[in-house]
Amino acid sequence: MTKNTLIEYLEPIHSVGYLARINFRAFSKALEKLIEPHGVSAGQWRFLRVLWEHDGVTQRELCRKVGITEATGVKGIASLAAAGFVKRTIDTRDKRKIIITLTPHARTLEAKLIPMVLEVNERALEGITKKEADIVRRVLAKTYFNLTKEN
Amino acid sequence: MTKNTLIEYLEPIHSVGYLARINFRAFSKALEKLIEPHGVSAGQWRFLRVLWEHDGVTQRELCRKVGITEATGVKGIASLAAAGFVKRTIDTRDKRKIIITLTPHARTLEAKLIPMVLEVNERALEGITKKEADIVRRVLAKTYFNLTKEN
DNA sequence: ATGTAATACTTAGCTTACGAGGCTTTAACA
DNA sequence: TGTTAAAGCCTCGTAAGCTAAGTATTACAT
Repeated sequence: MTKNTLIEYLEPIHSVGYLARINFRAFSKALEKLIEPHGVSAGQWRFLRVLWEHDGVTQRELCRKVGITEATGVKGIASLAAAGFVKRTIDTRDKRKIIITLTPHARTLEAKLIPMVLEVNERALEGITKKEADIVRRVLAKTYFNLTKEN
Repeated sequence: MTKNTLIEYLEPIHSVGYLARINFRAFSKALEKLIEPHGVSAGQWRFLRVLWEHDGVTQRELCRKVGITEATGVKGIASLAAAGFVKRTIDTRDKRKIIITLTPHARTLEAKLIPMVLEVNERALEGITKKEADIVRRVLAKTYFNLTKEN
């Protein structure tokens, strides 16, 4: 099998969109290997990460912060609930809303799992300066904003 | 509904992995809108783009260049064949291999569709200098390489 | 106060992706 | 030569994502 080389990924065909796609999979897979022993999938991780910072948000707000549609969120949150990571409660003041709350068990996972994503990020950013990494984050925030605004 | 802001995407929770994920979707969706009228889906586009540069490669090599596994490639290439974009031919010298060749129609699409991806890229990179864009591509090539090497 | 619009979640059906494992063909080598 | 290993593609089951359309609740204008 032909080996992938770093040089190859600098060819013009590898646009930012393409690189975003293959990096998303690479990050997911790398993280998955570390967190799966704790019974957490990459999909679940994305929700947990938001909830550790913003526990008790509505389903819609959670989806927005995770960066997915509400339709996708339904399945993901159901899987979190089935795994015992969250509780879904209907808001008493507005019965349309569903409030997502972490279970004690899910809260204890934070201390274990956060170091893992830090490790993946460190490995990914090896050989890259802080300045460059900041540019990448700022540019990717801008490209996303540019592509999603006003439509 | 709360509006997303550019500032929001600069928060620490938005790691390169997260930004890669949401950008991948944003690029896909933006491109899809432009190419769908020509009967090409974003999934098919990814194969076509490689084939326009490397027509007549094996299925395995095509998958590698597209950045997906062979299992995923089987379905994607089947969909391309069903849509009349490619022809699959068993290699006469090595009957394990399947050679993927563009149909004349798919070849004519190149001139129409390439400007569309350029347009999406231009829109995405609005307000970003060439120098910054180069850094982003180089860093993302490196992070992918770092995450996928030696395993 | 009532009909309409907006909000919040859900369902159904499709796409793209993966891993594990299976089948056939070719290559390697004892 | 005959056995084993490797290469190349396929199937199956599952995950995660989307759009479009549906239900229930709340807000609002008249």
